[in-house]
Amino acid sequence: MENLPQYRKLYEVLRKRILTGVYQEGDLLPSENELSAVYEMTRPTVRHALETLVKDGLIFKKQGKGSIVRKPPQNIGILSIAGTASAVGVRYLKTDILQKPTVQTWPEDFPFELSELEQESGCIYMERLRYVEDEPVFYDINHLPNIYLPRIAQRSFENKSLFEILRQNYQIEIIGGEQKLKAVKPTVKIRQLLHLKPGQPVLYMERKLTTNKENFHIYSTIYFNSEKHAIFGTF
Amino acid sequence: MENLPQYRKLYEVLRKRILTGVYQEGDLLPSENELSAVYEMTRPTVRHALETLVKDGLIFKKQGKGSIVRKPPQNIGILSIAGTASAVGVRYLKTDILQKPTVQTWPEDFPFELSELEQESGCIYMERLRYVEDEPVFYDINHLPNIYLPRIAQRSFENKSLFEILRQNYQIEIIGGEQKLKAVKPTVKIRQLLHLKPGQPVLYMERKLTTNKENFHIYSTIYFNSEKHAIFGTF
DNA sequence: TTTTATAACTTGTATTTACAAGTTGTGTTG
DNA sequence: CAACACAACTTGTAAATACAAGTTATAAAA
Repeated sequence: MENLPQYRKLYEVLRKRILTGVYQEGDLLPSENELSAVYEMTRPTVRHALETLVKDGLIFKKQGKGSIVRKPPQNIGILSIAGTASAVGVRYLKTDILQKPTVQTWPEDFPFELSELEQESGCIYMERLRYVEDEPVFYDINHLPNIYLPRIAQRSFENKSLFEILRQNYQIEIIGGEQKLKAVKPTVKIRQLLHLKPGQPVLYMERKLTTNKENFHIYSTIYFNSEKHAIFGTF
Repeated sequence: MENLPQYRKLYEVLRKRILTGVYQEGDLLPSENELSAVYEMTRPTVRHALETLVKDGLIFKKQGKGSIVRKPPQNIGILSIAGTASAVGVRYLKTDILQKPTVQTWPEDFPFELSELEQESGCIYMERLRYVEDEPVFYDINHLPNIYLPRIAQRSFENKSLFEILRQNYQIEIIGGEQKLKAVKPTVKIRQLLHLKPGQPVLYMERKLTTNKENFHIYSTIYFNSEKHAIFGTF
C-alpha cells in the first residue's frame, strides 16, 4: 500500500482529515506552498493532489484565497466515484446480503455489453439491501466478471463494503464509470423489499464501473427509495 | 473570446472535432508530443487540456497506448457539466419558452440557500419545456440572481440555450455544481406538460450550478420524463 | 477618519526537463 | 516457424522555475 505515487499519498492524507473533521467546512487548507514544504514535494505535485480533492467535491479553490473545505453532502452521494458507503458516511448504512456471491453464467438479457474475456469467464452475482437509519433504501444487484477474484465466494461480506473488499484483498480500484437513471414504477418484489408506500415510484439506476484492471467492470442495477432521501452529486 | 488560456483553446479545438465527428469513437487522438509540437505548447499544457476532455467523458487515456475517443452518450447527459444541449446533441432538442425571463422576488419556499447579495438583487425567472424528437421530455424552472445581466429580459431565447447566451453575451461560464435526484409522482400540471401516461412517475431534480462570477448561481428545478429516455452520466 | 497605494500573501498558467511504466512492432535468435 | 529481446513509441509521475492574477492586511496619504 506504500508504493502509491506521491500526489496520491497527500490526497489520502488530506481526504482522511476532511472526512474525519480535522478540517471542517469553510476551513482553509494549508496553502500549496506550505503543503509542498511540509510534505517535501513540489507545487505541481501538491496541485495534482488538490485537483483530485476538487474532483471529489471535498474542497473548492479560490484564486488568491486558498483551498476551502466544502460542506459534506447530507444526501446519498452515489453519483460520486467513491461509492455509497464513504459518501453517506458508514455510520448510517447497514447492509444485508440477500444473495451471497455465487458463480453463474451471465444473464441472457444483460443490459450491458460485455467483452469476450468477461463473457467467457462467467460472472459473480450478489444482491444486497442497504439501510439508512434502519429503513431500507437501496436494493442493488451486482454482476462482476469471474476473474482476478480467487475465493471470493467464500468470503464474508458482513459489515464490509464490496468496494472495500475489492480494494483491500484484490487491489482493484474504481477509476470511473457511467450510469443511467430513470424513475419507474416498482414491481411487487421491489415494493416489498424497500417498504414502499402504494403508488410511490422508485429511482432506477444502471451503472457500469471501470476499474484499474482491464476487462474488469462492476455492473450494478440499483433501486432506490427516494421518498425520504435523494441521490446527490457534485460535478 | 481569444484571450482564453492555451490549454482551454486546445480543449475547445479537440472537443469540437470529437463532437462533429472528425475524430470518431475508438480513434486515437494525436499523441501528447505531437499535439505539443503542432499547437506549440508544452506537454503539461497539452495534458491539462486532455484532462478536461477526460473529465467531460469525451476521451479516455491508456498508458502506453494513447488518448482514445469515447462513444458519445446516446442518452440525455444532464449529469455532465456542459448542460443538456451539448450533451445530447443540439439536433435532437427543441425548446419552448413557457415563461420568458422576468424579474421577480425570490419565492418564499425556495429550496436553496441564497447569499445576501443574491437575496437583495431579486431573481430572474424562466420556464422552459424541452423536446427530444418532438416529444416533451424536460420541464425546467430556472432562477438566476438579477446581477451581471443587463437587458436579459428583452433578449430572445429562440433556438439558443440559456448557457449559450450567458457565455456569449455575459461571459458567464459554468464551472461546477451540485444536484439532487428523486423519483416522484407528477402533479397534474407536470403530467400534462410532459404528456405522461397515467401512473408514469417522473424524475425530479434540483440543481445548483456554480459559475465563474461570484455569487452568481443558476438554480434549476427539473422534471424529466424517463419513459423513453434516461439521464446519463459519466464520472 | 477615510481613502489609496503597496506589499505579501494566495492560486492560475506555463515552460523545461527527466525518468518510470505500459504497449507495440520489428527484429534476431533458437 | 516460434519465442524472445529490444527499440521506439505511448502516457504517468515528478522536479524546479517563472510570472500572471486575485485577495487581504497594512501603512501611507488625503
